[in-house]
Amino acid sequence: MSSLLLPRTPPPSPPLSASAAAAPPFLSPRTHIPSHVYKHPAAILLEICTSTKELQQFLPLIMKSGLYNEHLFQTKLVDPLYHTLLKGYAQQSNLDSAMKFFSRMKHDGVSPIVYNYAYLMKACADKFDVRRGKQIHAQLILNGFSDNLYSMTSVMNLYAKCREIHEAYKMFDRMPEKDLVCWNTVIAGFAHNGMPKKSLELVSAMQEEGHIPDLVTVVTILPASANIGNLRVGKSIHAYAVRHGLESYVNVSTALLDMYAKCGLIRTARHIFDSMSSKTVVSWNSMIDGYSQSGDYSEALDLFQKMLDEGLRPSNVTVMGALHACANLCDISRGQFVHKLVIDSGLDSDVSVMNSLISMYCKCKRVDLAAQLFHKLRMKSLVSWNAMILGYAQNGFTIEAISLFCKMQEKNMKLDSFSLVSVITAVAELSVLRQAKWAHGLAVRTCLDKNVFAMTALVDMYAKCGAVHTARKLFDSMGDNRHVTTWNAMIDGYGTHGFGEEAVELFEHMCSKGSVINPNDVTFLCIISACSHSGLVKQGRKYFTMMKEKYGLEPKMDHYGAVVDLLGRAGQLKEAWEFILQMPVEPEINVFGAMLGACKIHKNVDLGEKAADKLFDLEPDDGGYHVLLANIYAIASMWDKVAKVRTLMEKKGIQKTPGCSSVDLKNEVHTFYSGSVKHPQSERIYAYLGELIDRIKEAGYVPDTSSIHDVEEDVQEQLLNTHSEKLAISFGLINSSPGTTIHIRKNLRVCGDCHNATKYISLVTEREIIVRDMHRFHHFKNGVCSCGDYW
DNA sequence: ATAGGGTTAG
Repeated sequence: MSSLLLPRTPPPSPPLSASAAAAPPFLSPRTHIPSHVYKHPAAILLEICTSTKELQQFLPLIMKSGLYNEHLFQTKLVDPLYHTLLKGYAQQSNLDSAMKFFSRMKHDGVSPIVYNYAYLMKACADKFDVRRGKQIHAQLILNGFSDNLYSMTSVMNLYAKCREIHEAYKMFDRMPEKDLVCWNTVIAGFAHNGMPKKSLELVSAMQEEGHIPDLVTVVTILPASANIGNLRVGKSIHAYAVRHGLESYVNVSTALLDMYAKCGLIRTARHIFDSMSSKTVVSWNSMIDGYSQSGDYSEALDLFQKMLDEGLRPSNVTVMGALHACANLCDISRGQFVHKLVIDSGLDSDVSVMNSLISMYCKCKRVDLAAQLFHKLRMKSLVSWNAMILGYAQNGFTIEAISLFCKMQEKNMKLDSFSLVSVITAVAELSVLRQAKWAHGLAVRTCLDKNVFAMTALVDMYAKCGAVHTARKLFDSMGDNRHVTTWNAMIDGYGTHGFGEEAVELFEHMCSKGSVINPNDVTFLCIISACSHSGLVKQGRKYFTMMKEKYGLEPKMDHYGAVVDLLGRAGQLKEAWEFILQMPVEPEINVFGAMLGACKIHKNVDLGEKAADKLFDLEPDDGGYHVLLANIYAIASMWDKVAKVRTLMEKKGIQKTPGCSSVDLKNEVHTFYSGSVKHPQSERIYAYLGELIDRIKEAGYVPDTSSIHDVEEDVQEQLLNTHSEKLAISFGLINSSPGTTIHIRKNLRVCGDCHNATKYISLVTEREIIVRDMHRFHHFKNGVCSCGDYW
């Protein structure tokens, strides 16, 4: 090949007017291209280049122009150009062209050099194409490059990128000598394969062998140290970077700010960000995402806005961060703004961005818009399906969620832990034990029953389907593989079933000395509400104090709400009101909602009115709270006030949410609304219910008509007997064999009369009836309810 | 030949 190279001492450049024939023969057309055929500017550029050097200079430009392939493929080149072009293809990760060109090169009699293999290997690694990488590896060995440091490093990198880190390490181990790049490669390999500790160990090992970590090493291990969440390690890397004068590199400072943000030191991260003299998109993205991950979504969006104001072009990662923030703030208008930006900047061709959009619309409760995007999306990925299924599940569209999941399976798509968790969430919401068992079976069949997320979802699901003991069995089977959320799910499960003692026991176990798991803010929410459901007021208050004093967790609005509920349910209404007045933060809807609910249970008109006043200020259009206040008045026989609330509701156009109960039978879920006669078995249901009411009256049941006014007594009773749960129970009893348990799901809170009637029904029919209402479970058996009439 | 940010979950 040296014969075609320019002489070492180049002759004086010919004057520009010199004829083309005088130029060195670095190109010789293989096929004659007729001059009347259109020539691409890049092709012309190729022809007018007068030296290899010049051509190499223009090459990046030529490669970028797009229409170069055919011309280049038809042209016999000098050796160095083959190498440069191959590098160009490989660096664009244009693997197909690179491979094709490589064959051409060999066909033209040019023998491969080690860099050819290295570049091809890099392209394979970038495409995660381990199959072709192995082919190239084999060729490389045949050509005698197997001991070359560069080629070995590139092969190592291929294996590391393709998640075969052990293969990579084997190569690393076999290498006769190791340079800095090769150490960095293996360190990155472990860092990217979920083994951050191992990668940090290797940094020490390389230092022991006399290598000095450089900026690449630092940039590689900073995310690894963030991953193990050990701030001490991160800080020592920071110190190292300062000592070696590396912190002024943009990559290093970006990696530093990212590490601090991921370790929770968001202000330190911001400090680094602000002091950076130059920033890249990645710096902005890290900072925006840092705010998102620390829960400060408003700041994340402010920074995103600032980035736009400075005229910077957001990348796909930027908009995903912004969408994440919009989703968590339920800020659909800003979400739609980002959506528009996505379309304007052409980022809508990125599946990941589209997935974020789908998820954002779902979180903003606009499942319809999400579904529109999903159905229009041509290149759906597994994540797209998962996001949509979960979106349906979390918005109460359980049937849609499950059927989309089935559709996905019909398409023979593989499913992962995310898909499974999404469908389990749907089943938990559906609250049908039969479906629960199906989902559990699915987890086992797909070998995902060792996955913590899936298992935790199953624990939660069984509890929500009324099978709290099954939930506990699963919980126990997990051993040390539990996360905080697993504990939370179990504690909450006990709580909603009214098993306060069990919840407390589990919580104490979690906080005991030997435990490796610490409670988080959600744990405290679960345990306080568990205490609330079981009337354990003193315990609950103790935990509320403990939360801040022992664990340094600042109570959130939900915790305040839970304490008000705890005190209020137990009848300590004055204490509850005092507690609200003494709150260090402005109370929100949930707090007054809990107060109003307690006033209804304990028939306190005065405080109920106060709570309702605040509620109507904060949320004027909620039907539920208006009905609650009306009921408080009704119980106190203040019928004029009841009428006033009703008029107010009519004026505002607020509708009462209709009561709705569902029951699972064979392969169908049957849903009943109050007073509905639409069910095919309607006549039978009402007839049976009539008989049932007579039977329980004989056993001592007295209808509670205290909340109904304006009508004759027998009409009052008739109204009570069209409540949806009575219809659902009646239907369930008719259609199932004696002795089987009936599971009912109700959208609102169980009313006093239905609660009382169900107790008697369980007695006279000798059936166990499990009702899941808006807030908790009621197990009715032998005339008593597990809630101890305390709900 | 090596390097920083990332979509869905309990």
